[in-house]
Amino acid sequence: MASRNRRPTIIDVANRAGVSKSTAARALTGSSNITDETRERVVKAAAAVGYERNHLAVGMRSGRSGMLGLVIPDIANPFWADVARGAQDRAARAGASLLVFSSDWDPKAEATHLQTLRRARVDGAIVNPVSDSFDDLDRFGMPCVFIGSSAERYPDVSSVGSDIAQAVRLGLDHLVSKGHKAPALILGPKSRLARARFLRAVHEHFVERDLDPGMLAVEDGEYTVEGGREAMKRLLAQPRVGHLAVFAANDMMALGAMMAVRDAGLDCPRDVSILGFDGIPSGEFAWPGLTTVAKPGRDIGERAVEGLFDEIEHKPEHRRIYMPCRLIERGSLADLSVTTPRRVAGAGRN
Amino acid sequence: MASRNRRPTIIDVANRAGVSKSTAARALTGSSNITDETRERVVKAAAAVGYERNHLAVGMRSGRSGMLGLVIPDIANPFWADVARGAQDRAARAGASLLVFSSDWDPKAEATHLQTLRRARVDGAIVNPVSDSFDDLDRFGMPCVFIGSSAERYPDVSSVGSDIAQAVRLGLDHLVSKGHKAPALILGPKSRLARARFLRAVHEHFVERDLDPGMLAVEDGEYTVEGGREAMKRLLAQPRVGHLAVFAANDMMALGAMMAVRDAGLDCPRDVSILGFDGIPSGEFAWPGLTTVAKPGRDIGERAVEGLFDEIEHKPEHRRIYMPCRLIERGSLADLSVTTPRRVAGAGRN
DNA sequence: TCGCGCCATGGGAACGTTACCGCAGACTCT
DNA sequence: AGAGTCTGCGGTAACGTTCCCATGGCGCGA
Repeated sequence: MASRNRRPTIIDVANRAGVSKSTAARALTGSSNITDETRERVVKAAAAVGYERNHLAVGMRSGRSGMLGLVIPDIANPFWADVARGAQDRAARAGASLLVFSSDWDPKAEATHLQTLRRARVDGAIVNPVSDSFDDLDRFGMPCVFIGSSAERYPDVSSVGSDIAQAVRLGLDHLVSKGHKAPALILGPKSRLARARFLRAVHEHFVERDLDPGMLAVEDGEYTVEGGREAMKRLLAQPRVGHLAVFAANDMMALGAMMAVRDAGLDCPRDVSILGFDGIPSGEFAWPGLTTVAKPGRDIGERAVEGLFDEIEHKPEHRRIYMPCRLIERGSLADLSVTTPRRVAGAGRN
Repeated sequence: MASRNRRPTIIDVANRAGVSKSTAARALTGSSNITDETRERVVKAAAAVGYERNHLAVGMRSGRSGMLGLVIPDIANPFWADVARGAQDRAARAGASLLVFSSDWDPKAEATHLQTLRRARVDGAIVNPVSDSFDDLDRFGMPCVFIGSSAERYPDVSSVGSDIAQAVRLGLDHLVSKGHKAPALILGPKSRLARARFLRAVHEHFVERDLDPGMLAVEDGEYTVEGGREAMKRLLAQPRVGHLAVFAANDMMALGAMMAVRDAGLDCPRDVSILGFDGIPSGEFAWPGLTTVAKPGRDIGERAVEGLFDEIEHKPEHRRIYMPCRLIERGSLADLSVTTPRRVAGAGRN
């Protein structure tokens, strides 16, 4: 008899069904070599005692915990929340659970979280790497998939990210089509590889158009609203002629830049055009709506989980996947291709 | 010798240190009755083989998995992400991990996630309940803490939420101080208990001011941008005199309402004032900045985890905690207390 | 009719950890 | 000096599950 406060085990089920625990296990795992009648009896017994399989025990026995880890900079950042959402959905669809951790761009926190994940015996982990020093990468101790372009630092690890080259091209082409020439750039910290990738893509685009990349105005900042605001302030302090266009490497920074423009008593998009990068929902509510190159965060999360499953099953795919981005046109870009820059009406969705 | 591809166990450590696994365990758990010299030898051996305690095994043995569950409507919703962030931080500080699930306000998904959590043998769960039918609450099968006002349906379960009465009072008082009389209300679906709580608080405030609650204009909608937009559209379609003030039960709805105002060719706050409820960052970037009553999402997450720990340790606290909210004044409210409603400049932070 | 093989079932081990118990050696107190 | 106590350590069981192997019964073919 299962006591009142103990969770029923498979032995309780077996006893109630009058079979051995082996048979009960066979019935419950749906394996073969068992009479339909016996199986049904066991299943009924299981339901009667409220049996629920103990995944800890299963994990111990099988070496698979059925859990995955996700380490991102900040779950409260909408873009990363979107990634987490995609990962969680995809994992759940495969019967797995997700352990989520926020590293806050802190290598130490990242290391701690990874250790926790190893100890929890997750089957694998998805990481947006902050740390530069995964030198002892075999010590990683579990199948891994990286998210983001910093992943390029580690050629032996599968990764999923957005196609930054395509995204930058998309953004710059759009800028050109609106009559803008060379946008100023607001980029992330120099330490981040994503910054280099972004800059390289811009350079390539410039070269293709026979422009001198040297003329690029670039400001750096943290990947935050405040970082963007400060960077924009510095940009506005520089002497300039005519309309200023800015391509920010991140929507949060773009929104910060927008605030800096307002702070300076200027108008976006009349005086300054701002193009973002991420596609977070906040951009839609800003005024003017933030025109941006949207990364498919949710898809990235889903693909990362799929890649992780491949990794766990030792399918030697070992791929880098670059997801295409798409342009979301809202109101933060002036149209200089017509004679009079007109205020774009309505911050329409999408 | 530990084979190349197997994770080292405590036995590998014991062998290398030349002690029994009991002694190794004693050394590693920091328990007493062990020589400093032996302990040091074991610790060194553990480091040498790269030993990491298997929490699955620990969980099996101890009955504590060291994991907590969190079931919220949507991790991609900034408010809930904030709650998750707080919960995750607090759990990590106690050495626990968090399993996060999004229910999408779907009772069936909620039930599935709860089952998954039980099977994973989490030590307890934090839930924002969607479902009405936890009639078999003892079948819940694990310590639980509820988040949000729907929790009031279940008097036997501890809960953490925001103090809606105080929040509504705060919002209405602020509205009054700005010269607004009776705001129209944009509320969530009738099925949600939070709606009733909100409405009751407004009624009380009206009665205190000798106003007739019957004069309240109320529109319902889903807790989404679209829901708010539609509700506002209906509100604007009604005949009215003078300035319209709206109190939305949720920031997303408030932002949707703001869009509807723009869609109608009106200006916020000149023609319409909007007050939100949640305190999501997006409200800061909107133009005008959304004045809102902010819930302490992060704190709620932290407190929920603390309450859950109490629950797990059978400290019979069994409390309802209502966290105070605070007003974030930005630019979405016209000031009718001065003669000319002036456009509020600068959507300052905080 | 006998033997072989298959199939349903039961018994036991193993996954990695910790708690309990027992033992041996050393130290203390009379 | 002998007895009792304490302390450090080793052996073993147990958590709940699944897998492998053994066993017995039954059916089928010769």
